[in-house]
Amino acid sequence: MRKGVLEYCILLILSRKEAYASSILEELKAANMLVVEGTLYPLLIRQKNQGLLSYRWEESTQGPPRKYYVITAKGREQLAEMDAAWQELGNSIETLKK
Amino acid sequence: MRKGVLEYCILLILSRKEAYASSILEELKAANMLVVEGTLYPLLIRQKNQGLLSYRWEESTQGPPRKYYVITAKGREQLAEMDAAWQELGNSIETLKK
DNA sequence: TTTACTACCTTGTATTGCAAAGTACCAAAT
DNA sequence: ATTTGGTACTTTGCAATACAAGGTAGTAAA
Repeated sequence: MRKGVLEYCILLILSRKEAYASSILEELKAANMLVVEGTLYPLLIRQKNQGLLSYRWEESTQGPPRKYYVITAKGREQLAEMDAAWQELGNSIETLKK
Repeated sequence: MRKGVLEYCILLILSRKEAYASSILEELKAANMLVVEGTLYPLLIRQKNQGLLSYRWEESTQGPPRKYYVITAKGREQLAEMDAAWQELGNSIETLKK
């Protein structure tokens, strides 16, 4: 039914600009979503394995290198589907409220 | 984060009127949510064990007796919390879209 | 008495989310 | 030089959720 709101959020974030895990965590936090590392990292790996994301390493001026994730064409397709699914879920809830 | 949209839907449905599992499935279907028995029955039992629901048996004119579920005061409290959580989730998604 | 329909329940499996602990790079302070 | 602190990525083990599939049982019509 609800195939992962978090997946949806990750694709949303990466559809605007590439990002690395820690920065994604900050964005989620800023949007008031509490997610922790142990949730996010496996999820990113799953989405990469599904071909929705790719990544590249980039040196950081401060600390270890960062793994920047980038959304793929397939990822954008999935995002479009999830947009629709999210919309429908909202409609369903509205229906039940009446 | 998203502590069960389905739980939320069940409470929504039962907040309007009591119902038995099969009728709940029909309501969900009418609202375009695909849920199956194997999902719903354990969920109702869980919610009952949490004190969110109670039930009573009622004879049916056609077929076996039905287990009518009724939302409890505690269930209504939880529903109010979930209403708020649902609202917030929507806000979070909106934030991420900007 | 078999078939059909309705309704409830259980088992096993895959997925998801999290807590917790671990690895490793870098730079500043000791 | 070595320790400390900060950043970042990863893994392991556990609990909860959703589903497919199969099972139990009451009622009534063929």
